[in-house]
Amino acid sequence: MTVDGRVARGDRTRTAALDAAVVLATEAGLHGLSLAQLADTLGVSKSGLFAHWRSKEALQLAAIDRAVEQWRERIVAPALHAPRGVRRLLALHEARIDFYAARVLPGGCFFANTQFEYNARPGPVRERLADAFARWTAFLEELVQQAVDAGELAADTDVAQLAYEIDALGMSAAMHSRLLDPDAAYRHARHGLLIRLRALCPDPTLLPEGPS
Amino acid sequence: MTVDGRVARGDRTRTAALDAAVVLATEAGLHGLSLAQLADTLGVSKSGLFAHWRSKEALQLAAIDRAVEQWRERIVAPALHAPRGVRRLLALHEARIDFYAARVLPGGCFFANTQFEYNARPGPVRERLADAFARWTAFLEELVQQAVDAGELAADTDVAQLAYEIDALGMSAAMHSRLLDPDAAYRHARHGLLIRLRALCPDPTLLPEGPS
DNA sequence: GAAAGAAGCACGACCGGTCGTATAGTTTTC
DNA sequence: GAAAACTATACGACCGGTCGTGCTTCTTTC
Repeated sequence: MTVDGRVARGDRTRTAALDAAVVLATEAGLHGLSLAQLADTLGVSKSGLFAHWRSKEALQLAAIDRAVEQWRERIVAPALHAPRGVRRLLALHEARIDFYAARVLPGGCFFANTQFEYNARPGPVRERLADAFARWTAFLEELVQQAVDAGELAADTDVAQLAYEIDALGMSAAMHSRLLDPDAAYRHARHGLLIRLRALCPDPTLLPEGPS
Repeated sequence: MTVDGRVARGDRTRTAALDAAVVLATEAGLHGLSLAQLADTLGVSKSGLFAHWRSKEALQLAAIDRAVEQWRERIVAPALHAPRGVRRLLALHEARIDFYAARVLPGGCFFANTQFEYNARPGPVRERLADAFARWTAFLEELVQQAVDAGELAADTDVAQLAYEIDALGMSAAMHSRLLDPDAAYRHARHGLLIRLRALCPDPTLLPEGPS
């Protein structure tokens, strides 16, 4: 493991570039991402970026993968400490909207922003975004199914339906994070899921009390 | 009608330009909107646009206003034919997600796309978008309040909460309209509201039956 | 073990193209 | 003929991308 070796230096540049690209793309979009601005942010030359990725599109795809990693680290992983079932579901939802309310990324949500941006832009980038979103949806459904299997949600729960609603509540919070009142959005997004879970969960002690 | 043919000609160009701008901005975003592409679409010269709007930003603001008008004409107005209360609420929601499912605009939803695009772009354009969204939210709350006042929803209904959830369900459908399965999104968005209304509405005959 | 070559990395200069914008002149319409 | 509507042209800035070059590190060879 060479610390200052030739390869290690390149790796450092690559990861730093992708981290910065995620931040910039969250603000300006993946299509609107400027390689010149990215290079300036990193303090490197623009042409040097092409030594690591053969085109802007290749960098965009790598940035999406990096954003998925960050999502797993910052949102999914902490929520997995909660016990399997509705509590884990709620923990994941809260971790997500908390991420927006805390304004970790200056531009809101990387995925929401870019997915809307590429709604009418067919191509490899949109496909990669769609893949990431499909995996996220599948993960949500898996968590819902676990809650059903554990008997914490009604057996006839519409898994896909509930997963859709959870994602919708969170995505809306991402939009409010800068355009309108983010605190109200956080409350509504959180309360919205609590209402749904209370109607489906036979054991009320599993969920926090109160309207908030 | 046309007192001066010159002015009428200019008006025609203006409205045609704004209509085209809404379509193009829905696909490429308001920031990503290209005046050259807009001029080509209209069959006019790019510089001629500056005779009607002093800058791109002025045109962007005008396009937002035009999009609001279209929203009123295409979605709000038809829904107002439904009787006041939960049926009007449901009609508005269905008109909206139907608009996405029918893919009237090639890029999905003008407002959802541009609002996410301007999440991290402060300035007059974002303020205008925020104003439009605030008015839309207020209108949704007004319709919910009407349903409560008519006794069609429980008296202790959280109006702002329900309005938030309705918008979230619709916005999520807008994203799915091109990225993933739009039909499933339509069903989930519609069913999501039905579930919530059934829990709040003491008179089940006001709502359609069945799971779909 | 040292010299020599290969490979990874980063740089500055530059290309063609597109962006929003300004100016001057032309066509259309009364 | 006057005024509104429109076009042609040009501009400076920025875009993604290429090329040639030099520096550092790893690998091969003697």
